[in-house]
Amino acid sequence: MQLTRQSEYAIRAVLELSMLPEGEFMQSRAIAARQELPEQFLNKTVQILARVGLVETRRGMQGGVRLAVRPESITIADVIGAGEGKIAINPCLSGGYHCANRPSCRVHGILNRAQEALLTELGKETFAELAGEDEKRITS
Amino acid sequence: MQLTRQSEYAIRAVLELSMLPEGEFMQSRAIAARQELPEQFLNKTVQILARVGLVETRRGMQGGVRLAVRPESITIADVIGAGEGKIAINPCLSGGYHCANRPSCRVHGILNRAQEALLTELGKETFAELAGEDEKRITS
DNA sequence: TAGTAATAAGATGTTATTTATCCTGTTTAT
DNA sequence: ATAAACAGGATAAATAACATCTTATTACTA
Repeated sequence: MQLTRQSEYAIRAVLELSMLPEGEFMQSRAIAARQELPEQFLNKTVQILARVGLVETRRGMQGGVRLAVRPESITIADVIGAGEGKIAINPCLSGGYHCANRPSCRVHGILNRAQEALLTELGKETFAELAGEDEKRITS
Repeated sequence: MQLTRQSEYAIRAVLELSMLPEGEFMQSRAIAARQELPEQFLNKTVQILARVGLVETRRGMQGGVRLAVRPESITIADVIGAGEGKIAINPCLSGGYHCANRPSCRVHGILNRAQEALLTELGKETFAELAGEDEKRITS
């Protein structure tokens, strides 16, 4: 019933990137240093974030990582979802699950509602807010 | 970000026990059969539930397991807490965690609120309700 | 009181996941 | 060219999850 370290690293990386001026790159080494994360492992995490399109990377000198999406439209739920796939707090909330309490398992119902509540909270604040950037930008 | 199987087994066992007439024992073998759970592993789960005082066990013939607490006062949150200890969806919500974003980490705050929301939902319905026992009993 | 039925508890084993690290490759600015 | 930076595969250690086996202990029953 815990997030993986990787999810937390991803959250912290996105938080760090959200504090950058728009469009600017930050090296993953710098992220690792600022957030005190294992560098190589963070690289893997960044790759995952890149694959789902939350960040962009640039190789070579002057390379690094930056958000591919405005921080105003990223939530913690998004970042966790990127790493762990669709969140399901119990197997019975995923597909193809066989339950002895069919057809109407009330446990299933309450777990489902609990999960919804969790996801709702995790989706409430954007990284723009989390990063403390209150100044408005012109939205395209 | 998932409950352990054991937590689910515990929930299902308590659910089964909640459907019994008050005070009656049910053998863990029978619980395992009804809920399609691995019997020996369920025994371990029952022991845990017994240690935290949610169920009582009786050995020997005519032995078995029964609730030690009225189903009206047990929630899924209680059962999960029995098996996994105090729920913390991220290490930073437990004690002794070092965070690079001190002193005021907003991620911490939102995770905390999400966890609260989760626990609130998990604590909303009692096993009396989950078991579908709507008839009122005289509460002592 | 012998026998059987049931849980308790410790030991052990297996598998999967998590959490990394290492090495080589590829890209890119200078 | 060269050095800097990410990409990605291989590997491995640590941990947790999941499960079973065996022996003990308890308690009813005949």
